Amino acid sequence: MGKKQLIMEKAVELFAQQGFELTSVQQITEHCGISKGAFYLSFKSKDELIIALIDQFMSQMISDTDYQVTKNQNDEKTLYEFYFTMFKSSQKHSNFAKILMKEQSQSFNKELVSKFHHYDRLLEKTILTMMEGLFGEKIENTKHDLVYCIKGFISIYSELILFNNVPVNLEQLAHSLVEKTNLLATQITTPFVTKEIFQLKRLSHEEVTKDQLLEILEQSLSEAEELLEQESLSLLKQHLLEPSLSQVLIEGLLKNIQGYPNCKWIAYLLRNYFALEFTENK
Amino acid sequence: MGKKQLIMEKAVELFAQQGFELTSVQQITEHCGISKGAFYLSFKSKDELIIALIDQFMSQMISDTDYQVTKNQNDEKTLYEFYFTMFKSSQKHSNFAKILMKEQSQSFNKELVSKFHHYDRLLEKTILTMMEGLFGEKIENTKHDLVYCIKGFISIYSELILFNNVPVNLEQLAHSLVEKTNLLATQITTPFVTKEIFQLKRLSHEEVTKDQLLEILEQSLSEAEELLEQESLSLLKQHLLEPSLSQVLIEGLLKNIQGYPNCKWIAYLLRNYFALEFTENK
DNA sequence: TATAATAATGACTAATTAGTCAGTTGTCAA
DNA sequence: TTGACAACTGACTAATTAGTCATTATTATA
Repeated sequence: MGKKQLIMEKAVELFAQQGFELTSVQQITEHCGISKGAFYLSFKSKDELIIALIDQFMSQMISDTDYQVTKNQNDEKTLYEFYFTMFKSSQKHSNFAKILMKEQSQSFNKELVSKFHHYDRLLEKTILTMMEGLFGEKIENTKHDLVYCIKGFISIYSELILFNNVPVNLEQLAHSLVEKTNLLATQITTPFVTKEIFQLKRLSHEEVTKDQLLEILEQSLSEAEELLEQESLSLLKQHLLEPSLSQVLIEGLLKNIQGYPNCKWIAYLLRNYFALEFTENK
Repeated sequence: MGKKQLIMEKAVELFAQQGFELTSVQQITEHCGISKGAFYLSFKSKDELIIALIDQFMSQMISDTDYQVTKNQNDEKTLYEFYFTMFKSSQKHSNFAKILMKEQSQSFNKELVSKFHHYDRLLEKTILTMMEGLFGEKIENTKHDLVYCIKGFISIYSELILFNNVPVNLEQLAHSLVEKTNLLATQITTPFVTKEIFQLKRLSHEEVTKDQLLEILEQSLSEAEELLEQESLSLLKQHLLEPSLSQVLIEGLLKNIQGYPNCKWIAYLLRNYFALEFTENK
């Protein structure tokens, strides 16, 4: 076994027990029976190690699950396989899964946070595609909300089986969640997470690019029905392409459009975007 | 405002941003505009501060929620009030709620962990009582599972509103969750979390006392139908009261009973209990 | 104003940390 | 046997940490 692999395996054990911050490189090297110098031959830093761990395990977990979902042809077994594979995978890599639960929202290393969000987005995509395949048009308005319910189930039941010495029947767990998911998918009428919130959440973690904003603005513009709405959007578009208006005027334009339902989102995004620029220019 | 209160308020801000471990006492005192010594006049240690924070906020959140639930007379508004109060409370104390999400499963200070579990148990109790009041006998077999679904909802939607700059309509969120909860409560047929798992999970975090074991053992004994089952349980009870049998004999007795459905749990608990004793006596 | 009591300070200790690097060891081929 | 190269070591640095304590400042009381 390579040194790198040895370090990763031993480190996972310690991180699962004590967490990333509270585990020192010293401890890791002692646990491996190697010297401190040897560690730094394999990894440039402690951060590089945790990043490597996340990439190794997450890509495997996601691809395992995604494979199960895409190979199934949207029959009644798909949901079951999804849940079963998910929990089986987190049971197999239980130490890593523990790290994931512990560090997911706690880490403050920028690269780490973006890694987590990257894989979280992949998982959301898998779930969304699966649900679309299974229920089609019927869940058009509820599918994003359903993704959150499913994530909630996964999170709370994972915690239960990972951190409590409870003997678990994964088949039963998967069956139980399939029933719940079917119930919710076929009968929910008032979703909370809308398409807008879903996409907004995905954007709020990365820098929203000017191009993305323009795209969304164009869309709102094409849907605009009233003149005030159209002209305000048009002016905002010009200002986005080539800043020319004062902070106060922008604020007014945003107020103009934020009353229209189809402009709520772009108004919100633009306000964030310009506010950011403003403070940066100070 | 007292020094203690000042420190707590400022510390919450920093902990929410950076986490407990990554925030130094130095940083806290600078943020307060006081000296390091002054900090230690109010708190014996950094740990004492976080414990005080948890007690202050958690007791308030739990009692807010519990009050809403118990004052309502199990009408259709109860569930709505529960969810609304819950999210309102976590929005009001958003910095603390963030700390809670970040540190809950990550902390390794023993006292902290037991604090978290204490309040988690209180919340579970509130939810369980509420659901029993609302749905009564109909959810006898599913109620513990429902508690987990509800906790899952709370956890995932809290994360959404706390860590993403998404404008949120709490009324809508509460309504949406009421619908989901009603659906699940009235239609679930295959729960995963049984009464046993629920209680077992609650026990696994505290030291299981001999008295608790005896109580459960008595119950199993009273339900025992076959002779082998009865005698094995009886012998185990004697050994529990006054150890006399060897490790091997105990193992055999446990094997005798673990086949019976009503003994699965006590067998599991006893195995843990005796295994623990054994290793401790070495 | 003088005295006592309390509050607050910040330089200090001792411990721990991530990361470095001059030097040692092991392993091959010539 | 020699030399060259890579793998490895662990004492070291510089920074940071929680917590202490002799000293100083503030306030209340007589």
